[in-house]
This record gives sequence, C-alpha cells and structure tokens, in this order.
Amino acid sequence: MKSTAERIADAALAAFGTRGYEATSLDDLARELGIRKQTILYWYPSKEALLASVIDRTAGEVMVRLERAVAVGGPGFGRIEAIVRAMSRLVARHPAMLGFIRDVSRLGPPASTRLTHAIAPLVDRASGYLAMEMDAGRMRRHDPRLLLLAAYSMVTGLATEVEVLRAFGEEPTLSSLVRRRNELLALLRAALVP
Amino acid sequence: MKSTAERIADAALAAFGTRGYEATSLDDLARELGIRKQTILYWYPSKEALLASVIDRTAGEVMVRLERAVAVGGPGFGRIEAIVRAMSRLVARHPAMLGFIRDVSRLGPPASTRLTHAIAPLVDRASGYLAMEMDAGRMRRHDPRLLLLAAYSMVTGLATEVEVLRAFGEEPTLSSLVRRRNELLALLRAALVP
DNA sequence: TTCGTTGTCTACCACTTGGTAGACGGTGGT
DNA sequence: ACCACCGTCTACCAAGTGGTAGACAACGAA
Repeated sequence: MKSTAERIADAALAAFGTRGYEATSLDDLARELGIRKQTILYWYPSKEALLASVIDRTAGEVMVRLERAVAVGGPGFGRIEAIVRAMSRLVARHPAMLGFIRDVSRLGPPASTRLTHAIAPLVDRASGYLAMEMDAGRMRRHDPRLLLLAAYSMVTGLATEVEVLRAFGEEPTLSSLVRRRNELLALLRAALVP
Repeated sequence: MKSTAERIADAALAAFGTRGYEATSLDDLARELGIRKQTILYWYPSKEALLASVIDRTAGEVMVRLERAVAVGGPGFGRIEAIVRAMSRLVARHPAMLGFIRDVSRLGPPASTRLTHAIAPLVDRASGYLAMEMDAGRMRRHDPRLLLLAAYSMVTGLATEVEVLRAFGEEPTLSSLVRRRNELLALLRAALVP
C-alpha cells in the first residue's frame, strides 16, 4: 500500500510532466487523487516543496536506470544502445517523466539547478567515456557534450512530442515507441560507428 | 513605427516562448509593454485569441524561411544543410520562437492543431523529398518522418534547452550557437551521407 | 462647432490560486 | 479512562486571474 505522500508525488509527476508545473493547481491535483488540497499541504509544506520532492525522485530514478544501463552495456556502441534502451523503457513506464524534466529545465533556478546538479556527474562520466571511445578510434569524432545533448534531445523529442508526432502522422502507441527507438538507434549507429 | 497590436504580439511570443502560455498573465505582458491589460484585450478579444494570432504569425514566419531555404539549397545533403542553417538563423533572431512552438504543441487542441495544420504540408513535402533521395541512393535509408522528427528535436534541443545546456557546461552565447549548429550538421552528415 | 471614431484608460467582478487556522475523528500508550 | 499524536477535513483569506462596462481624451469630417 502506497503512502499518501507517494501517491501525491506520483500524481504530481504525471500532471507536471503533461500539463506543466505552473498550469497544474493543487486543487486539480487533489481532485484527481480524491483528497483535499490541504492534505497535500500537510505532506508538502508548499507547492514548491512538492516540486523539489518530485525533482529528487525523478533524478534518482533516472540515475539508477542509467547507472544500471552503463554497467550492463559493454564497450563501444553497445553501451550507447543499452542507455537508449533504458531510457526508452523509462518512457514506456513513466510517460510523463521526460516531459517533466523538460518542464523543470524551463522553470529556471532554483528548480532547474536542483535537477542539473543531480545529473551533472553522470553527464561528465558519459562525455568522458565518449571521448575515450573516440580517441581509441571506435567512434567517429564529435564534440562529446554536444553529441550527448543531441542524443538527449532526440530521445525526449521522439518520446514526448506527442502532438508533433501526430502532425507527422505517427500515433503514440507502444509499438510505435519501439519503432521510434529502433530508428533512433539506427541513426546513432550510422552517425557514430566508423 | 510598429502598431500596438504588433508590439503586443511580439512581447507575447517572447513571453509565451520562455515562460510558457499558462504561466504568462495578461497583467505581466501589459507591464512589460508599459500599457494596461485592457489595451491588450482591446486588440485581442481574449487571451486565447492572442495565442491564436501569435501561432499564426509564428507558423507564417517558419514557413517563409523554410520555403526559401528549400528553394536555395540544391539537391542532396545541401538542401538539408540549408534548412538547418535557416532554422539556426531563426533561433538567433527570435530565440523564443522554438520554445513557443514546443509550448504550443503541449497545450493540445485547439492550439496545437492550429499550428500543426499550418506546418503539415511542409512536413509532407520534406519527407517526400527525403524518400526520393534515399531511393536514388544519395542518402542512407531511414524512416523519413522519424528522421525529420529526430532532426527537429535536435534543432530545438540544441537551440532552446538553455538550462540543460548549462548543465552540460555550455554557455548560451551566439558563437556557441554557431558551434552547436556545425556539430549538428556534422552529425547529420555522418548519419546520412553514404 | 459638433459629432462619431479610435485607442487607452480606471473601476469593477466572479473566480481561482497557494496558503493559514483550526475542528474533528481515529489510534495507541499509559 | 484519559491523553497525545496523526492524518484529513471544513472554513477562510489575500492576491492574482481573464474579462466587462464605461469614462475620457485626441482627432478628423461635416
């Protein structure tokens, strides 16, 4: 049985990720949960505190999954494939999470710094790994950080831009997500494997 | 001398694109412009009408620039390069525009449909062109629509995710934008040119 | 001069927002 | 039996929201 605090945080992630933080009122959130707004404010002293908590949970979740993927995937392109697959699974299980990350990054400090500080070490490790692979000639040379950012953008874009997707004649089903993930991998492989 | 209606639309684009539509109040907008909220409501009967107008202007601007880029760029990868450069210039001149497009696509109908309907024909033409190039063997085979979506995501990501960019140790200056554009082109070339 | 138009303004209004104060019913310990 | 704590609730509140009504000045046409 999930605690009330957890149920609130889950609903908040879904709402913030799809409708946005500012566009989500505590009353809306409470109504979805079948409770009163004051119960939310009992567990989280303010809306900002709720946001901070959701950020921490999200960062934690992303970190755990990425760490695992990095450990599993071997050297070379296999590791990148493992990471993309991990992110794809994350999106399938928590569709709102990447949308939430994007929303947070637009809110600016202090919310955004809270998130970036949590993820920064991972980014450093990843770009270090990419640089190493490029030096060893196992990957084509690119700017590691910009490559990472481009990959991140592609993942979030292919995963979350449902409306744009519709404009492109692509329905947001699960099988379509798998297809998009495979296309993304093919694209990355073509760009990176020498 | 710009008309008041135009000044309002310009300020609205900037505000919607950076802070988001729902997070921007008409009072905020009026304060930035040094006018009263009621003057905005004189030119645009409602906030939604203002949004619709900004969408139309944005769609028009994007269409014009892309049409021109498509006409200029020759066959093969040159045309893609022309398009990416056009979008890059667009971002340099109107930094909020891509953020606004992204925000609109999240608002859902009817706002999002208004935008996608305006841009859909361009998408069709572009994916038709890509399919043709692939058939002719001048580009590696990928799903044209997903390739487009990935490219769009990369452009918007590399251009607008300022906070994420900061986390990646990249300051959002103009010269950095040029560098990011070049990296993006290199990545696309590596992925597409056989 | 007078009058209609145009653009901006002040004065409100009903509603929603995040947040406070405190009542109320459990539940477990003594 | 009593009490202290815990979780949820009702009742409010000040500030802000999009929007309406209408005053007021500037201006060109008659």
